[in-house]
Amino acid sequence: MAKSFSRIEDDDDDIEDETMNVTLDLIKNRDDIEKQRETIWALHLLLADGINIHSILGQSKGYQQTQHFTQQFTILKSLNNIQVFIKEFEIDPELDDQRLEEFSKGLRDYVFLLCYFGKKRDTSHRRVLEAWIIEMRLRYKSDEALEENTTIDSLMSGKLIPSKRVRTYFKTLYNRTKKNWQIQSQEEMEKLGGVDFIVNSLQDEWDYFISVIPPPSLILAYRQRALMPKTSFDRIYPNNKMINFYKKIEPRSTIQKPRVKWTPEEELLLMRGMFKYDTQWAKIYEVYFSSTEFSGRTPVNLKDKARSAEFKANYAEFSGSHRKKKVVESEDDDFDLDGEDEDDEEEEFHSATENGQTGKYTDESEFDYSDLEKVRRKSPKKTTTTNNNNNNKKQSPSKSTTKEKEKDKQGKKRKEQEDDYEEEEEEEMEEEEEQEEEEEEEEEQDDEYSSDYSYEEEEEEEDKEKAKKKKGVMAPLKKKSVPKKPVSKKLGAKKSAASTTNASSTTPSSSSRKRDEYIYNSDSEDEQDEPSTTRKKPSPGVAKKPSSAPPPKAAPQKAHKAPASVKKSKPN
DNA sequence: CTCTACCATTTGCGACTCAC
DNA sequence: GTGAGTCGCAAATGGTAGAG
Repeated sequence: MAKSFSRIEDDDDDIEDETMNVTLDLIKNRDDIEKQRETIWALHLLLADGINIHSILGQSKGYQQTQHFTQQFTILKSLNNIQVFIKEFEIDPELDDQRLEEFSKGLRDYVFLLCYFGKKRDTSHRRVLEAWIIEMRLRYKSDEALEENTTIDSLMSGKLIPSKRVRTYFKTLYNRTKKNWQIQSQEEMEKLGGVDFIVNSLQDEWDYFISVIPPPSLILAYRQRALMPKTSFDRIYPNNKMINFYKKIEPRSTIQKPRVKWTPEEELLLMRGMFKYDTQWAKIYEVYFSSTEFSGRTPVNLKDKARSAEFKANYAEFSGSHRKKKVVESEDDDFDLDGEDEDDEEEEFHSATENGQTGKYTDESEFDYSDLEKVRRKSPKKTTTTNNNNNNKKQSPSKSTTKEKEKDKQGKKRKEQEDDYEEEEEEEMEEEEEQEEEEEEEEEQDDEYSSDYSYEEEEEEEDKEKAKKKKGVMAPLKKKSVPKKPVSKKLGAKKSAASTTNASSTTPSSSSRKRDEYIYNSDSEDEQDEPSTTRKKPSPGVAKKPSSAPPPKAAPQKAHKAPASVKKSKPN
């Protein structure tokens, strides 16, 4: 995804500079670059005419659509520099294009840099990489025009760990890109200034990067919302007049359809559907809601309803532990550093559903209204208006829980709930086991690999006995007795965690808010030392070396990072 | 003000095509 | 066969606004 400038001819030469259009197009392949460079020259002419860059860019749709404001900044800066250069040295672009070319290198590099990315999917990942590339260039190319602390780090100081999948994909993208770069001549490579860092960067550096770079969601947030205090933006770009970093929030364009409350019947069906099809909303819809009776609902509605944390959590807790586990998984995702065992866990989850129902029901049809009531009762009702005759909508405790996380209360509630369901003896058993699991799990966390389970499970008992006979010391074997209740248990164990997690981050809005908070808090917490060093130290240390030589920066950062990554990869 | 149904946008993933 | 680039669809996520 590269940008270039092309001039859109106006009818006459009566080109009122102020209304000139400049578009930013995507470069789809390498061949286009030359063509785009030509357009850059055309742009030079405009610049030489003293055209108002701000007014040009301000009207450029492509420019406005440029996803990341650092890109905008880069473009703007390049243009500015060129214009100043032209002006200062009284260059005639048509006669002295050698010098001009030299000076506009930055702009072309920028164009060049981005040309290797496809334009369709996975834009956010690409965006992350782009941001990183730009940062690297800024950092290692010693650009005096920038404030000392003008780095991606300083702009997006949040530290949030992308999910494993994102990272994996991201790494793939990176490698692919790197490969492409390597194909280029050394000359070209040098032109890129700073990119050599990417090409030559060490694994550790890469690991550091992917662990610190803000995930797509954060970047998205920056783009969509003014999460970053405006003041800091102003501080960084004090003279900015044009870059509108804050997206204007447009009012909803469509008329909202009338709100339809969920009836108990619908909730019950949804519950059944979730039991049977989990989060396959389309399937659930097809099976349970496609009849005319519920024609008002859509798969998206089902999903939204199910997203209601209480519904999900309670359902999960009530029907089977594995559900809950999934909920937890997704929530932890962002903060899960290692992510190494994610897949395994997923497998566990699936096998749990497939093999033996870990829940209390083996058939979704076993749900009935009483169950629904139970599910509802599970969530503490907020003393609400008494008019809730038919739908005692589980008033979400989100408020109180989110804010205060009253664990005590929850504990009480749990007890009450347990009382309620004492009839079902199994549950108690399960819970006991779960507790055991919880304890054991902590010990085990390192080596919880589902792959082992199947074997161990079968042989375990025998081994145990043998082991005991031979060496009671065999600690490892003892531990293995834990995985005994492998799949379902483990999942179950997470149940409790899930309930707390869910309770605390229930309402979508609140959860998102929380997330944001976390992002910024994290910066101030553990990130503080890191970035602070990173920002203040490295960039100076590095920036001071105009050389494009691979960064010394990695060292300090690595120091921080290494332990973390090591910690995570340890399990092997 | 809170809850939550509804809306908008992004992300994940499998399927497909095409070039090598 | 393999890898890259696309695309379609469904799920996930972030956000808005009506109702009480």
